[in-house]
Amino acid sequence: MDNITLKMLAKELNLSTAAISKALRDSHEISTHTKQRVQELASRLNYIPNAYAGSLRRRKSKTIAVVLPEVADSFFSLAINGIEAIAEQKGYHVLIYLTHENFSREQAILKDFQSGRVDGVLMSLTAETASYQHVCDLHAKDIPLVFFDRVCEEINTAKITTDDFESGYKATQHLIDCGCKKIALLSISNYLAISNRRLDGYRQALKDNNIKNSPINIYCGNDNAVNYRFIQRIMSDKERPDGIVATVEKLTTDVYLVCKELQLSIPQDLKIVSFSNLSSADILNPSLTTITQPAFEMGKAAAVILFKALEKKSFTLRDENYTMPSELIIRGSTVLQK
Amino acid sequence: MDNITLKMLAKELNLSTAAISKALRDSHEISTHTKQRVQELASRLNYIPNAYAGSLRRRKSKTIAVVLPEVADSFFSLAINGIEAIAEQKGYHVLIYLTHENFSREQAILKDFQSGRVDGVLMSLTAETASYQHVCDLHAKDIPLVFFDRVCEEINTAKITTDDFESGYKATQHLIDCGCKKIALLSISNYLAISNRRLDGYRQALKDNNIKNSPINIYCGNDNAVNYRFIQRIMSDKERPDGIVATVEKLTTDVYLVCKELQLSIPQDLKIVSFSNLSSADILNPSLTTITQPAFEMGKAAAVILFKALEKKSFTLRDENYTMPSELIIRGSTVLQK
DNA sequence: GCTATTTACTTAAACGGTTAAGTAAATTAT
DNA sequence: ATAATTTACTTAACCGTTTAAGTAAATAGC
Repeated sequence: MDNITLKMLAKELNLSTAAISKALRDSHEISTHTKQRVQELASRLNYIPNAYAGSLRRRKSKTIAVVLPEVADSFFSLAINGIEAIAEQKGYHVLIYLTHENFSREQAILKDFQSGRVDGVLMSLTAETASYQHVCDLHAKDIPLVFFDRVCEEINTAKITTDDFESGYKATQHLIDCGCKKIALLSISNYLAISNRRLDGYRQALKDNNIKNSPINIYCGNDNAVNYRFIQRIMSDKERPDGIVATVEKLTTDVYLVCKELQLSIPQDLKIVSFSNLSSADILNPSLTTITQPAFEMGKAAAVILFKALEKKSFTLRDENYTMPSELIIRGSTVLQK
Repeated sequence: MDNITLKMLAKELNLSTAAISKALRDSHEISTHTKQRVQELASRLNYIPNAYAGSLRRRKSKTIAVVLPEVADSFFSLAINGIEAIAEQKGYHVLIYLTHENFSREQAILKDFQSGRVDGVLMSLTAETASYQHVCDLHAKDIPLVFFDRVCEEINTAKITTDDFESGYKATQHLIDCGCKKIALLSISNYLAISNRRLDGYRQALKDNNIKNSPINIYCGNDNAVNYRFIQRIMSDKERPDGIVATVEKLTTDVYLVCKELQLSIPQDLKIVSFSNLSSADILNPSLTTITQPAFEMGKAAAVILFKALEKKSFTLRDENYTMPSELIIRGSTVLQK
């Protein structure tokens, strides 16, 4: 079945395509009577304008992209919800692109955006991302770009983060307060600004408490099986940590499983705090102490700023940092529950 | 900075835009020497073709859509990975659209697809979806459509599911084998075919074991707070179930939390089996017995079929059902662990 | 009653590619 | 040596909209 086009409506009503187009956009140049006829026919034939034709002509697509490492992380899935809540109000489409923590995918996706496919971009970098030419290239094309969480500090644009230094500090201090002497920080990136901020906070807390020789900044990769063996090795060592700050949700599962396997009990033998928004934190064995970020609100905030840029004719996204607080929620993985 | 267009390249090299276009697509009509000049200039100026112009002319976008209820469910996030693995091989873009279990969003999204925005669609229905006109409309436009998991039986196209009847049966039989006498099934939809298949399997198992008066098919909605109170009420009743089959991952968290609150112990007071792909099933308190679907493979299978349709000139997606087996993984929520 | 303005359109040129059809020059065939 | 074919392009139409510019008729202004 062939699609209905403006031209077909025009022929049917003996009008020009211009008249139809204007009638459908409720232009004052068209008489009320004609508008009615056009709208009636359009809805009767279920006319749906071709998305590409319109976007090509207007050089705007009413579409934004969200570029994320993955979706199997509660932070990102909540952030998406925040973004979509705003986009829906604004009548924009939201396209979700996943990098799977893969730098070359991120490059390819951003390059594609230079084709004008989307009007604006919200993104969180890959853990691998250590160079920024692809981001610069996109930014140079004047496509509004807002970072959230895994921001790119090198680009002058708006960025939404949480208080990562403070969170790293808070998590570490909490473990120290619980009696930990040897605290490890599990990270998935040596490049990401937020990882480094969390690491800085962790280091500062150790320093302020005069703790030395802690096995600092243990780096995990993107392969779960490898991470598991790695954590296994760390926890098998007789110099094993008695506290862990997991900067990423998914590492926590591995830690729990390793402890189960090695018959180490949490929180007696090991205490752990994880950056996480998992609703199941409460029902883990034991329940998980978390640093919980305001994921939904961060998504919303990022979207709001992006739309400010999109709706202004002379847009300028300045180099702004918005920091939102995250929360330490103490549960059974650091404090023995009744 | 203005974008580079074919026209600009043409002017620069004193060729027609047609020549440039053909050179870039490596046409035999263009001399090797000219091709080289064109390609050299194009890559030097970082020429990126306008996505809308090409798609408009070719009436193909090399883009497929994945329409999902949500992404905060391990089944869907894994299925996406399977889909993207195939799409990447084929050089297609994947756009993810979320319905948030909202029927009118689903309608709006499918309607939009009639604009030719995507070449094909993979989808899982909303829990609310009880009428199918919007799906018929899309299907009538000859846009290839493949369902996975939450399929629409009323539409003649390819469908990928798991053995939902058998899974419902298996889960129920397992609870019966563990001694349950009063088994509830928690569902989020009275409309979805897969919900009904699971329910049928559950009923059959009860029947085969001569169990009557089980509180059949308890319906939960999309609001977590409401679900929580609802489950709370059920579990507070003195006629409360001693076994639960949760047909959806997210309901499990509520059940665990309610039991914690009411000081009911799992599996002594209540045994529960949940449809879930959560990697954290193992570290819950207690670990969770699951029916686990081959989510990644289902995504792959759905994508493979869709691409068969997309790549054939005279495509026909027949009314086919592909059923893949899911697996019962017995853990601590039904059997007391050592 | 004649000019100025408004109304309600139409025409045609974009947007940035792709492609069918045409063509001049070079090559091959006979 | 001439016709047939191949090579390497160009021209122009087209995809389906939007929109600037043009226009004829109706209305308003004085």
